[in-house]
Amino acid sequence: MEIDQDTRHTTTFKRQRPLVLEVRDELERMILHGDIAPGERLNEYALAEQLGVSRAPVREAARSLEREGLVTTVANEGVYVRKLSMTDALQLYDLRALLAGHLCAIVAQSGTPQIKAALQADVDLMNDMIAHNDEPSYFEYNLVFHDRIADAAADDAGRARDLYVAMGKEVRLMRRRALNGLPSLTHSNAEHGDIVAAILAGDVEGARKTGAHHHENGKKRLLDRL
Amino acid sequence: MEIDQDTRHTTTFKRQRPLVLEVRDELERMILHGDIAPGERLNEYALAEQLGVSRAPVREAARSLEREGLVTTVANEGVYVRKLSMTDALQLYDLRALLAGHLCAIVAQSGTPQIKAALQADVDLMNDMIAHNDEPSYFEYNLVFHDRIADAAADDAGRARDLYVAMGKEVRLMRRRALNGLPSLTHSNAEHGDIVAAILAGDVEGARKTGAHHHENGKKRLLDRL
DNA sequence: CAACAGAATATTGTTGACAATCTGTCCGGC
DNA sequence: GCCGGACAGATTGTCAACAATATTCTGTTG
Repeated sequence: MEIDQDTRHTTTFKRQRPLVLEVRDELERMILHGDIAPGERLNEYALAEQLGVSRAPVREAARSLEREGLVTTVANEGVYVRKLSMTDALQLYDLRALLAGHLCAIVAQSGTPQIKAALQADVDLMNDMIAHNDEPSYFEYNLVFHDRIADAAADDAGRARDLYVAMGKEVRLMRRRALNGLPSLTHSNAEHGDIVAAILAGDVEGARKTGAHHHENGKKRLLDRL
Repeated sequence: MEIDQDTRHTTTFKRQRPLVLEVRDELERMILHGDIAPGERLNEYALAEQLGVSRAPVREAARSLEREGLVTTVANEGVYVRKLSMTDALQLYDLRALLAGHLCAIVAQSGTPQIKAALQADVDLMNDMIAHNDEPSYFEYNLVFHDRIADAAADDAGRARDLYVAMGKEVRLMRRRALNGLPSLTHSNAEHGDIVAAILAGDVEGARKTGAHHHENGKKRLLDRL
């Protein structure tokens, strides 16, 4: 098969991996990358031909994407890239903030010293990046930081972590349209520091609160644009 | 088509409804009813023949069920009815409690007077049922009560509501194995009263706390059985 | 008798074709 | 000129057959 000449993954074959997974990943990439705009319909036949497979894997992949909230299906009509309404987006931020708080609380309660040290190191490193005005690195490392928290909580809240990650993708459906104002890096990392401080102190409710609050900033920036 | 002679639904046909939805509902019923035990594999061919359809709708329905967490898929091997480990179940209870608290908080914040009155009436009615030792009615109406809260919050947290409901189904995967000890009806409804009191008072955090706490009882009863 | 190799079987993965349904357009009547 | 129905094209829904993979059984060998 040939997923896409330009962007094919490193592991081109390896039949072990079912086609549907390849297709799923590729569709997800196309959606998140904006190749298929929100509200647009996914034409099974066209996609199947484009990807060089039959329609069945495409259909299955689409159903799989529905699980992540990236598409919605209408009977006898097709599947559409999910178009987040403003209310949907706001609710999504709320829910994601809730989950983030949950994850932070769990890490505060049962995180290993190794994890805690790593989190502190992350914050320090990001402070350095800010000092050097290295915005790109900061944004990239910001993801590492939040992933580390999520992964650290995975043992005690794997499902919550999965939801948190999936909703992160959903949020990206929104990003292009109303390009969010950039947060103040200093302020952002100060909040990271608050979260880590609470986690290090084993302050469960404090970690929940700061973790949730940090994620509510995206919502605030969205609201400011109305 | 003929889903199942004994249990077919009222609307036997009506081609508007895609076959996959019928199959999905039937599979869900079979799983929740215990016709297919947790850990058991869903044989596409056998199910297709049993339901009188081809394998394609069965496959799609199975993938759809994966979204709700009722089954898990293994490549080249098949889909299995999800078998909740003890840790999975405990995590599920935690997460569901978190969501329940969220929903209660939202109702406390923006519930209409009509909703609030209905909730109070529900609690009073359940008290009557307890007074008459009518356990079956209580358990049934208990669901109505919680659904009412979830639905009341749907406008402001539709996604959270959907997750809450879906996780309710997942919990049922567990019920048969370690049949939970029954809660004290009086104690249970007292907690309902606490939730409603907080909601009526517009006490957002109180509603969150009591709502979450009420849902943590299931987890406690599960832990007591270890 | 245990362990391994290989065949036989069962089951999922994938495909292309056909049926059902929806969407948009064109034509005729009012 | 506008509305409604019928027709045509496009698209999804379903199916049965074929291919690839996993599992089970069996016979042989050490």
